Amino acid sequence: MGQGPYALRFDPSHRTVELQQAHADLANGEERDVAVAVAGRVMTRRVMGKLAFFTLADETGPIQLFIEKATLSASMPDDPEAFAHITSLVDAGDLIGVQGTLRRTDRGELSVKVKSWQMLSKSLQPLPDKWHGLSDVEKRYRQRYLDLIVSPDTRETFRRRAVAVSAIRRWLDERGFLEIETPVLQSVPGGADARPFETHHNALDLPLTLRIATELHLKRLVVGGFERVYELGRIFRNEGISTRHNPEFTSIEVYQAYADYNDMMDLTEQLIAHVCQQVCGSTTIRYQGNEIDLTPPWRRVTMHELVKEATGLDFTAFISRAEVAEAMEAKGLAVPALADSVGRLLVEAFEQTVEADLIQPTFVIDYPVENSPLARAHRSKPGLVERFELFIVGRETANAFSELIDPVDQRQRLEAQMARKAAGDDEAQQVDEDFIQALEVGMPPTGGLGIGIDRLVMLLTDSPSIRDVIAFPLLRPESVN
RNA sequence: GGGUCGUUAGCUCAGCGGUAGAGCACUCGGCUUUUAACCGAUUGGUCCUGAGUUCGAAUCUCAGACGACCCA
Repeated sequence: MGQGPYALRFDPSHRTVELQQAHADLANGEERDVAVAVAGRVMTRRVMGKLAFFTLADETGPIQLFIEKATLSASMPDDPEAFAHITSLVDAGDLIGVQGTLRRTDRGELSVKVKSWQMLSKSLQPLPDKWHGLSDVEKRYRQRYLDLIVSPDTRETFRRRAVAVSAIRRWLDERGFLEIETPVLQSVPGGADARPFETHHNALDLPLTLRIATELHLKRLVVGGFERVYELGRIFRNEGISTRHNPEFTSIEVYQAYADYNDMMDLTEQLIAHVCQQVCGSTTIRYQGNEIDLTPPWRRVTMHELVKEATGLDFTAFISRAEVAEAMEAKGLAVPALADSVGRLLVEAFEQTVEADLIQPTFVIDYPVENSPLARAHRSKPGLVERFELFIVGRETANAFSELIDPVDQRQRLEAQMARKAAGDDEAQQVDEDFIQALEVGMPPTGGLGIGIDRLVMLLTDSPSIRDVIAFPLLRPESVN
């Protein structure tokens, strides 16, 4: 053949889906004398004497190769054994390129009638079972490349993820938002209740952590005069792994000056409905058997109302933690020691009785101040803050505030967090002096929003686990032996 | 952290105390309309690891590793 098994390049004239669409009118048994060149991976081979059928798949899908010994001998005079070579040297899994014309077989399969072929890259590993595919879930994650080769659904999931991320950025860019990148390496992790990954900078001999949120830096940018900013990027939290959690995940945070959390609810439902329309072609989708209607507007309801609906307990009537604890225990609810106030127990009651049942998109609004150290005090409800979380299919999907811009209040809130940290809550936040100083310079009233991109993509791709939407999820390394 | 299930050929799996199996893939032979091609032949194993019970363990017991799911 005179060529190695790893070619330098190839010029495809078409992607397979283009041929399938452009020649849908070709009748069974008919040929069309157009020169085409396609490249891809050999998925199946059926060799019968002097005729062979291969299935070749490129990124867009499969097309059949119609390979006749007589045709190849005539069109590749330099290689009289061309047919023997393609049928004996090419295995399923190999990447090849072919040139030829089109023919629809008697059985109706559009095929490239092969006139010449080149090996582009030899596969030394066998493909997974062509009928069962990769059903070993662990192998799907560890060897995602194999999963992508054999599972069209997996390819579609990551295609949709790319479309979703692109649509989000475009939607925001068109509305005057700027994406500005903020540090991943931070000396004071802030903006969320979470444990960070710790690392170290050698030259400065400086302990650093990976960011657990982008919030405090984006707010500094708002102080600096950028009125609409966002960042879509990777966040790291040193926490457990589950179908809803991966230690590194993707979020977007959006800040809009002169707006409040009501504006952010409008923005959230418009943005997500738009992305859903772009990715799924509709704002009504199915997720794990449930029909989800993302058509705005979405239900907006206070946490107090939801807990009252679910438990009959009216938390606005409670004064002491002791009476709440007694009432919750009477309802069979757990009362954790760390939940040391009426407000924290409200959140506990919400998580235990309401959260999982919020299937349709629901803005849960007006949270207790104790759990929300970065949100502004509610304009009319003492003890609460102007915050919402968006729940879809029982999962927290977004979180937003009217941002706290009063530096004195902010310092007190973060100091209260530090006290909790000292008391053993290792997810409590800490005071970031530089951030406080930025607030002292004066931050405009601002609405802020965070959306979990992975959970949103799970919804848009009907994926049950976050690992299905992260190309390479964190797994324990395979045993050292 | 707790519970349930799983780990056997490259892939998908069966076998559940008595010689390690099937289909696909690979290799070889045959075949000009197949598409899970077909027909024939060959090849392929640390039955996750370790200990125990037993005349005998892939199979039973215990411990561990890894994974999936559920719960906290």
